[in-house]
Amino acid sequence: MATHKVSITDIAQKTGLSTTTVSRVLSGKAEQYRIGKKSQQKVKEAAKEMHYVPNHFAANLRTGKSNTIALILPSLSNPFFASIASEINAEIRRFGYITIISDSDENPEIEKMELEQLRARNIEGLVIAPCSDHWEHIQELYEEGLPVVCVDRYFEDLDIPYVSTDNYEGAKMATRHLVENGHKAISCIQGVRSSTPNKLRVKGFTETMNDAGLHDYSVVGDDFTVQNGYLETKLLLQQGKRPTALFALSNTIAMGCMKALKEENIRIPDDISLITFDEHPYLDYLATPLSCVAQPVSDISKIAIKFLFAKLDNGDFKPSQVLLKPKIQIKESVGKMR
Amino acid sequence: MATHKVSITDIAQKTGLSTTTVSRVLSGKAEQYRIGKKSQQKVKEAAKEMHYVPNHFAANLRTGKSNTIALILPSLSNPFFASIASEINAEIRRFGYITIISDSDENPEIEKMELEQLRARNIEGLVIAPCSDHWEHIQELYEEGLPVVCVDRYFEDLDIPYVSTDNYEGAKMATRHLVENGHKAISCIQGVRSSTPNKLRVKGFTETMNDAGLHDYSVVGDDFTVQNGYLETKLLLQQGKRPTALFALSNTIAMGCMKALKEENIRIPDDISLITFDEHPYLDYLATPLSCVAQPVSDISKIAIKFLFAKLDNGDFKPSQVLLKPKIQIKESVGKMR
DNA sequence: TATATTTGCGTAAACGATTGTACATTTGCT
DNA sequence: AGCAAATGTACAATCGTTTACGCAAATATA
Repeated sequence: MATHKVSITDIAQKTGLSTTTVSRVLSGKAEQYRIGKKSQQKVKEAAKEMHYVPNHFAANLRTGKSNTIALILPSLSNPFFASIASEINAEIRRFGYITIISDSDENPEIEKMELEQLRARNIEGLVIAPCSDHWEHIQELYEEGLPVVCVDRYFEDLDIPYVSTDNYEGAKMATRHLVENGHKAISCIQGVRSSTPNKLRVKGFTETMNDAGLHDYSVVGDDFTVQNGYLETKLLLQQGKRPTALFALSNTIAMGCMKALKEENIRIPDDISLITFDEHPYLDYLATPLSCVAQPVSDISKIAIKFLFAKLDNGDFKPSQVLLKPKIQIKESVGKMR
Repeated sequence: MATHKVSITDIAQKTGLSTTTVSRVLSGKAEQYRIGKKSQQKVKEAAKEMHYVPNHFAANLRTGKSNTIALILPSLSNPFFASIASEINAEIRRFGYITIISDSDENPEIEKMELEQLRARNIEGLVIAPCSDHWEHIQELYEEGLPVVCVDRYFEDLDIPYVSTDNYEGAKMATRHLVENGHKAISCIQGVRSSTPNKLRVKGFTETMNDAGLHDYSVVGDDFTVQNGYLETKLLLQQGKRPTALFALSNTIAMGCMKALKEENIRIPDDISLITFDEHPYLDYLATPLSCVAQPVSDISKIAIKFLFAKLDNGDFKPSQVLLKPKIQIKESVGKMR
């Protein structure tokens, strides 16, 4: 920088006041410390005139407050997480805080390293969708007193607060919908197996099938990616006895399914039915608009941030663990079997 | 935090060395200052044992280095910018820097405020897609010596380096494609009028039309949103003489077009043709796969970050202003007129 | 007028790391 | 042995804020 950065010392000199007074005026504590109107005026004018910009580092060093929240997601290129990021980023900003967004790339090692880096930045809170069932490094921070909220993915057996969808119920809704339409042979293509949402979705699926007396089902796959959806669908299609319906556990997986189906010239829902988790605007414009289990992304984000700041305001506040009801959106991708 | 944060002072005490030595070991300058092997060992062990986490604020206050880059985009909920954010975030992290992502919501006032906030955080660089033609606040930072790179949107008449698509050429490609397919009455639905990409796209469109001797065209709209696409299409459809093709200047606009067309039961490409700017995986799975002008998002991001860090490494480095060639992807949304 | 209270502001010590300078000790060389 | 060079480490100032404490002047009260 060519220009010397102006500090409160400069302002103090220019106004003939002390840095204390300047600091108090500029941080809005003028009334509290009974700084005279004239002095306030002088300080504010000088600050504007000299184009003063506070140095957060100095302030934060002194106060220990960073005004920073960390957000760690497994994959920003997944539209579901992208919209979570967008919502949470906006929500946090309303509190005057900023967000540091990290992408763990579904890799617990990266997640751990990111966390370590973030710790050095004195983050005041953490919103995370843990990418695996490794919880130790997160639990550690939580126990140190850092406000932590899990979104989407979480740990069932830990104390850490979370906000997510009722995945079990969502999966049941979707499966019931398929069953009610006469489907008896259904394949469920799952994502990361160790993640709680995935487990619960699979549980909802299998239980509903079993309860309906249907046992001709399968659960395949292991990743929330387009590729996984594509490969597993390809494999399913090569089987002797094809399923009549697919249940994709994420919209990325569903996209992979569609790609495979298209390649094989299999029509939805005429030849096979498809239902997916996650909503997205584009689902409506697809060749066959996809029925889906819509997660309340906006609500999840808002509640998570509300929890976070409630805890920040009052250390004793104990955010809870909440599951929001999903909505099933019935479109045209599920056909009736006779 | 319940646990006292350990500082290098604590390590110094524990090891019986000075903070100087500890600092030098921990910041990898041990060799440079000839710290003995044994001391290095002791410090490193103590650090691990005491679970030392460096305080970036303190370091940054002293050095002035924040290891932080700011990224300001007009709208994170636009898939195009979401993918830019994802790419850039990842790219920056490779350099050991972190990214602060801001959403200006297409509002120059917000953009200005964000910038002011970021300045207080001592950002070392700025990547921005300016949301309007107000350039003063950005130019100011640039002139102060802050490395700045514009992506996607930029200012043609300023020195500030940028990386974007050759929007003019892209628009010509798309328009030519329509013209070659016999379309004579074409409407172009544009986004934010003051933005350079929009201007150049409109220019490419109108010039190509004029060059082809076609004058039955219109340019409507004023926002890169689904709603704008929807409303303008609705209006266009109510006209006496409908266009035979639509050129949407972003994928959000295209989605709005599709919504309106669907409502009116107008088929693509049978009744009307549609081509759009911006690629997205889902475009392939739409009822009619959408032809589009694909922007090299990944290259744009990578080059921008390369520029940024080249400039950071060497203040004299002068990043240039580059336009990358778009690719037209012809799918099924443009029909042939007889 | 003398004392108590309020008003208005300043002194100086932190916060935790980095770093220019300087000094002691050891080693190497003649 | 005597001196230079190499080796290993420490002191103390500094970055820009915040804040506990304290004091003077102005005003109110008796």
